[in-house]
Amino acid sequence: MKITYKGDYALKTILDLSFFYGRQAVKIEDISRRQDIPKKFLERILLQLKRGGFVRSKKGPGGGYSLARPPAKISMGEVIRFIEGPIAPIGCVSETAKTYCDFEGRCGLNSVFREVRDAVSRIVDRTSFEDIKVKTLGLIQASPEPPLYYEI
Amino acid sequence: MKITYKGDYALKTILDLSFFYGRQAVKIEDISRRQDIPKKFLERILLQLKRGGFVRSKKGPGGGYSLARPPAKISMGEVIRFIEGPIAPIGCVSETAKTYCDFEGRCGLNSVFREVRDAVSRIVDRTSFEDIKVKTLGLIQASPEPPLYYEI
DNA sequence: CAAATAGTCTACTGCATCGGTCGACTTTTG
DNA sequence: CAAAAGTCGACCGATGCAGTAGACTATTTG
Repeated sequence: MKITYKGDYALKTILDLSFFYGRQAVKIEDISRRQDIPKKFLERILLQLKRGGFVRSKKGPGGGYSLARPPAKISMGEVIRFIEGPIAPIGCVSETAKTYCDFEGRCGLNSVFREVRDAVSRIVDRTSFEDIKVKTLGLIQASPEPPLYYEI
Repeated sequence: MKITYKGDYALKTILDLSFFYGRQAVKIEDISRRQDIPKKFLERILLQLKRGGFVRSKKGPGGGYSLARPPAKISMGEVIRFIEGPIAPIGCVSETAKTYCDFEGRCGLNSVFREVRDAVSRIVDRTSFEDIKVKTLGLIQASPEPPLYYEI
């Protein structure tokens, strides 16, 4: 499970929006600045996240993006699968996109890959953005660096 | 940790050689046939594995490749890192190739990525090719398919 | 209604990696 | 010497990654 820039940006974006859930729409530019994501690239990612049902948008003054669901109802795994594809390290052990394998049933590597997939799924599917938000809040309080979310 | 064809082939190759460790050199062509790997591609992979100290080679009639160490002393993680690079899903949490991150210490995503890296490492670093060989042998005995290693 | 604000959409680009292949060369054995 | 086997450098087409440019549409406010 390699996370590309796009995936990383998508996760940071959902996290950013988590801090504003139920309060206000957030402008692309604000996310771009806070999370250090190229604005044009972020546009495309947000469009994709919108089609995936993760976020909603509103045009015009006072508009912007907001989460379509509460942060507690969005898991990291969901977002990763949506942006990056299957979590399995190799097609033959994927749950969501199984591919054919000639060595099925007589390849000892297979079961190790399955263990890996299960271990990773267990972590990312059980971690919600509410969890990540709480974690981040804790870190910000302990950190000497200026916090990202001072407007909250 | 996505496994590419090259990585998959490399693992299958080391596994194949594990079955012949201490007994005989194996020709590229035999590995290619048994593991269904394009011969020319396999050549390059074996060269790389040789430079990495995983295998030895012998030219001329009766030559071929053999493991440089007993299967019990080669872990899956070692081979994966050598062929595919770091196991961490993202650079900022890599042990072997840490990259700089602006959000260090105030990003809750980070710790989840670290969990993932640890979980994956734990599995692949503790699995040796002796383990995989034993697993495979068990599967072959239970399988109705013709075994790959009939010459053993 | 007009201006400003903010998201939407299509298309393009440069670069790297992946998954190979070709053909010539070297070493070893009998 | 001939056959068997590994070695090596160059090349290739397809795909994906990380963006960028620029025109367009919808909404709000005065």
